[in-house]
Amino acid sequence: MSLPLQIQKDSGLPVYVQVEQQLRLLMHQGELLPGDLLPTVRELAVELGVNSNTISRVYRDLQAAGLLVLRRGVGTFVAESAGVRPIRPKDLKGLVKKVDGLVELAQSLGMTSPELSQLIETRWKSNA
Amino acid sequence: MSLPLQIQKDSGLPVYVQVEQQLRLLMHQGELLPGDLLPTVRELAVELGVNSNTISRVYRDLQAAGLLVLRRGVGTFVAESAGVRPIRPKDLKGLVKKVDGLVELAQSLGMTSPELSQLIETRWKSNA
Amino acid sequence: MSLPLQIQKDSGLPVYVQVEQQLRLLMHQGELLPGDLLPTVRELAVELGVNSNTISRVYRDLQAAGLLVLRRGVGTFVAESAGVRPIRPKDLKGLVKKVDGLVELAQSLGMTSPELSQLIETRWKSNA
Amino acid sequence: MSLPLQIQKDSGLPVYVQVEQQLRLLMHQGELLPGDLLPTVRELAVELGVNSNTISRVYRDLQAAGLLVLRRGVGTFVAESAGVRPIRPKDLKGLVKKVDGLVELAQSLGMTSPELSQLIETRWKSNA
DNA sequence: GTGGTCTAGACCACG
DNA sequence: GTGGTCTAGACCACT
Repeated sequence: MSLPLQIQKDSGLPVYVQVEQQLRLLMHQGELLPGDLLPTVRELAVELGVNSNTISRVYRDLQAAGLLVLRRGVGTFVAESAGVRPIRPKDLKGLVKKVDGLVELAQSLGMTSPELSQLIETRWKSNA
Repeated sequence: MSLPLQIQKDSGLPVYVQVEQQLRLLMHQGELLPGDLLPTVRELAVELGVNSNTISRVYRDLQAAGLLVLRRGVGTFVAESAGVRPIRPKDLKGLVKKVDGLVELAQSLGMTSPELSQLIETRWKSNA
Repeated sequence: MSLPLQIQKDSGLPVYVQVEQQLRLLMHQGELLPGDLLPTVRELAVELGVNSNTISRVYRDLQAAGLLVLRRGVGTFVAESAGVRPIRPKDLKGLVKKVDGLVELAQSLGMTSPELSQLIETRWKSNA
Repeated sequence: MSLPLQIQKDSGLPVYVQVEQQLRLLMHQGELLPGDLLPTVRELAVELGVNSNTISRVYRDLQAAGLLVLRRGVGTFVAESAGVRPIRPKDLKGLVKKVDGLVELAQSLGMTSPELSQLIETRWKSNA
């Protein structure tokens, strides 16, 4: 199985954090549903060009968080009881559209991607 | 002088990267203008609860990038020739408004802030 | 691996600058070639009797300059695309010979080494 | 009085060290002779765009080394007993010629000035 | 009192 | 075991 994951090896953010976040996001988006089978540690490691230990840590962390279930000899699955509220496809579509608009605007203003993330981080806090 | 900087010590992102990004953003936003005097290394270190070496590194990196000028015995200034294209106040306002809207939507959908950043990162790449 | 590096702790020139210059020179001389593995941070630190942070800074600076590639968990390498024009062995030989002649002459005239460097610095500028 | 001094504020070498070396060199070259009057601290400081304290330190150091004599209210002079063996004009001429040749060669090989100094430093030691 | 260098040593991400 | 970050603190160059 193949997952739409992207990592940036030089962003400063640890690889395992990036992968964890993206998996959480995929569950949230409903692209990973309870019971779904994930790629093996080795498969994913090869696909991302990353050491297996790194992916092991991701799966271990997410199991500890109750989001994944590791069945030895079988595979890794999204937990049935994963406490992730899935976003409805329609909402997701609206969200992505909004994101795309924002990204376009930011790019036209000459911002860099970490700068935009930084701005979001800041506004997130003040809206919380 | 005091700057609106926030750091998260446990976000995985190195502190010095966070501060660098935020300073770049402030320059971009026109809140730090060429010639402006920044807080002293020690002041900012105390304010952020961080070691002064860490701030030293930030200032040094940004000097190497041509954004700051460090004058020993005097202080640290925004470079006159800082190659940062300032965002016009009007554009900035629009940007922030859009960000706030997005943040609100994401929060209402139960997303976390790193998840949203992750989504933006992904869409940024596909739009580039 | 061992590199022919010498530092003077009391020359006024920061140690990290001395090491950086010497590494650049070695690359220039073709004694360090693209792909070559450098000593580990700790090895070189011990060899030079210097703190490992100091060597870390050297490697980091040279990576920022595009001359080295640092791979965490693996080691430090001369960048494949290091923009150093290597001096041909023949030219290098001639250069060293000329240097030796000059050094001998300067010594016979009772000059000190920093004085000679100073003179060179001065003439360099007027020839530029 | 004006002296042919050049300093590089960003070379890493402390300004006072650079000035001291150049003054020693000038004495060595016979351009500063025993009894000669030097510029006042302030004059030299202004000329070099440097703080007066820096020049004060230079004069103080060189007095301690027996090379200068400071007469309060009168001025600063090259010591009569300065233990500097002057280089004969003819030798000096040959030296400078050699230096110029070397500088030209190094420049044609794409070297930087600190690299050449570094090379000289290295060869100096092995010839010593 | 400003920035700059350096140390000794702890802890982390990664292979 | 590799490089990376960060700390606490000493000492230095310079205004």
